[in-house]
Amino acid sequence: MNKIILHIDLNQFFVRCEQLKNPKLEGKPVIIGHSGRSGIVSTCSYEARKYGVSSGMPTFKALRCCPNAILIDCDYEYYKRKSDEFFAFLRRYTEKIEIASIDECYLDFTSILSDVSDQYNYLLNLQLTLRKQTGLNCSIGVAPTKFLAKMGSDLKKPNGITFLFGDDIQKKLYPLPIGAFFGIGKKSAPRLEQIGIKTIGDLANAIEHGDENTKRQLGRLYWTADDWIHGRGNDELDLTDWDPKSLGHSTTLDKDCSTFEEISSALSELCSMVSSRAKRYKKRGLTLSLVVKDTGFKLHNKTITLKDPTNEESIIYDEACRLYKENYEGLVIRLIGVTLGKFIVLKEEKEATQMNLWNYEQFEKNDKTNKLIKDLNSLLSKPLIKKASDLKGDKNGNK
DNA sequence: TCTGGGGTCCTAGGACCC
DNA sequence: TCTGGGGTCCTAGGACCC
Repeated sequence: MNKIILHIDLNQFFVRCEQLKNPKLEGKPVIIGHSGRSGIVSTCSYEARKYGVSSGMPTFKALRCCPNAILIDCDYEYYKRKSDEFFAFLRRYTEKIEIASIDECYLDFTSILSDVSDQYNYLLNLQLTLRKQTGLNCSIGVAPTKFLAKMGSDLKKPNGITFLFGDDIQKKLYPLPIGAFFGIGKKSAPRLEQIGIKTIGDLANAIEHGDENTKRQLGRLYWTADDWIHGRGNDELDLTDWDPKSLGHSTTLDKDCSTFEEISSALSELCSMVSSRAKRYKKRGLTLSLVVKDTGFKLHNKTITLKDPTNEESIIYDEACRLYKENYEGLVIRLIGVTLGKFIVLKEEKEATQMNLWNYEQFEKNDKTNKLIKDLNSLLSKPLIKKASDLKGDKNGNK
């Protein structure tokens, strides 16, 4: 029997969060972005999109397109809290939920919807209740697989509900441009268009009737897309907590740099962030990568395999310095990044439970405060306060 | 005023072993 | 005494997504 998989996507999530903080923003062109030397648009309201503003666009350019737009800096802490509310709301329906990102997830609604006669109305009610209780709007895709559910939620925004079963696929998916296919981006789309595949229907046709040459040109798509299009893709949700395969940080430098002296403090900061996050996740990496972006925006990456898996800041920093000096000293770069990968889970750490991201934020603050307290106590040679959590209640407000 | 930062997955080529 | 070939691991680079 086919499963009933939902993909739920929050509409203009960051913008919506800002509107909830400040209702006067509703109906106005709003841009959520990074300020600074290399600010880009993270997301924007539909009103701003009308002026040609889009995600990824440099902020200054976006403001040129839409001078009246209201520019707001990202407030991730608040967005994370609203995101937690969203997932908590959905967990009241089912625990079969795979979180895909801060504002989207997959749910297995097979047992919930199988016996429901008016599924559309049921989901409409879910949307309205979500809106009433959290203020958030969402689009829902309903299909037998994750791929189709994801495609479905994208079809009608905002507040859409789209079913993709049987004939729906041909009717609703085939006319879409090939770039709308999840996984085909701005590099692959033009390549496919060049060989006559302009729509998803063209792709389905090419897979079914294409000759050897087409087959070769499609590569991996030939073997995977057929199943995806015809509802035979993956319908198994990953219910486990996120288990990172790599952890890294990167930053665009204040100015272009070409010497170790210029980048050393940024590098040190990045290594410290990578180390503390790896420790929080109880991960020790066996590989360390140093990535730089040159002034032509080309990325270069050097990876080394360490002698022993580590998450120690001093080792990460030493190795990162070595990688920099041996490979990039003299090259003019605008961005530098450090990533720890190939995690080895140590036996004694296997059982450790993971905190959710919101707790990490608290942990990080406490971490800094604990250090201050430690320094203070050592100055006073007599402990006054033991740890940060003693200063105030936990996140539930309990003392 | 010229383009973020966090990830995952895939591919291709080289090294190395048998 | 003229370059096989399968398997695996490592690294670099790229595509894609949010």
